Amino acid sequence: MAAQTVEERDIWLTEEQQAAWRHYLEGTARFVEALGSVHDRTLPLSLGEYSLLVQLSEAPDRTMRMSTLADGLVLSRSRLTHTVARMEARGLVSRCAAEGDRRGVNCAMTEAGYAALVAAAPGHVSAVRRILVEALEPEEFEMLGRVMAKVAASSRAAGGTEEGLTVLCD
Amino acid sequence: MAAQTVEERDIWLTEEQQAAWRHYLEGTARFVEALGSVHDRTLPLSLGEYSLLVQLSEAPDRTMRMSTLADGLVLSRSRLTHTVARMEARGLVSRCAAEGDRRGVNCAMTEAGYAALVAAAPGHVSAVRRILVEALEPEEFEMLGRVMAKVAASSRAAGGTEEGLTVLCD
DNA sequence: GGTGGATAGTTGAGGGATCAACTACCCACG
DNA sequence: CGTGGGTAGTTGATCCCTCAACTATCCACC
Repeated sequence: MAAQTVEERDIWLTEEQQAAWRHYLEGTARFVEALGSVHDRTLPLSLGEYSLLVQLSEAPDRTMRMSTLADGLVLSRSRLTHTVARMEARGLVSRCAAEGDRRGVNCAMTEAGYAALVAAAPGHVSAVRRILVEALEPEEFEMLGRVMAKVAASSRAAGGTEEGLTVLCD
Repeated sequence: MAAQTVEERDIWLTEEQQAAWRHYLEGTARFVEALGSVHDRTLPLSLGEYSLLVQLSEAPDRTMRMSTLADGLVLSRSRLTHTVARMEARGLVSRCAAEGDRRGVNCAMTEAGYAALVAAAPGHVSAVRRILVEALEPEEFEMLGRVMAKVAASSRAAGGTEEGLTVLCD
């Protein structure tokens, strides 16, 4: 508990860091669990479908390229294809060829999709409010946003530099 | 963008809250994505298996009741049963009847499980360090821990009170 | 103008997650 | 006792995700 060698200080986390890390893990896990369960039990859209439609709703013509959507939602292309296929079967979105790039596909929100989004929004937002926003002091929540933006940036960088790091080991 | 009615102020989030919320979502998504990818590409254990073994490693006799494990990892009982079955087949853990409660099952880490944990730990910790800890100022990281502990508590409460809330609507 | 390497998106097979049903057991209360 | 409601854990059908392979297109360069 007390003394650590130099190596250990560099490799492991301190007690305080460990504790913070555990709280982070538990917090994120329990939060998505709670929010997802609100969606599954009371709303017409899963959390994933809801997020997808939110993105679309903010795009011009409520339409986006598949790959832009995948990046924004942090989904693999393959997963997005499957998800959109299911949502298309339910009439929530529709796909059509993109103009200007014949490889591209546009995903557009349908009227039914918009209606589902409108139906789900109040329940979704009120759950986010109840479970996340109101559990924290305003400054805490604001800080959480700023800190997680840094984490997002750092994670993005980590994804891109992986091979670069192994190169450094040569 | 400017004026909101009283109702809207109560139902929706402000611009600043929205931004913080989006950053939170993106940050958590990109982080698990980045950390999971380190496990999948370079370590002998997936992130989920690793977390399970970490929990076991800290318990007396490296043994825990299935339900305790499920609660600690925020997994459904069913999911834990399936996961442990797969890990048992790989020789990482073993199950045996719990004494004192004949319904209970104990899950214990094997030597091979411990070895796998030891092998995975340095890569895991260094990824957490690189992507999360060192991306933030020490105070920021410490604050993140404290804030997420509150979120965990609030989410736990939300999970338990769901039916209670509908009762309030009668 | 055609070749090579990147990018956009899809597909299907296999593995993992979810949900509802089920067995087995505990325990409080009559 | 014994009955009833709760808890512990498992099962299997179904659905969803992942991964690797594939087609089709774009574009830079010679």
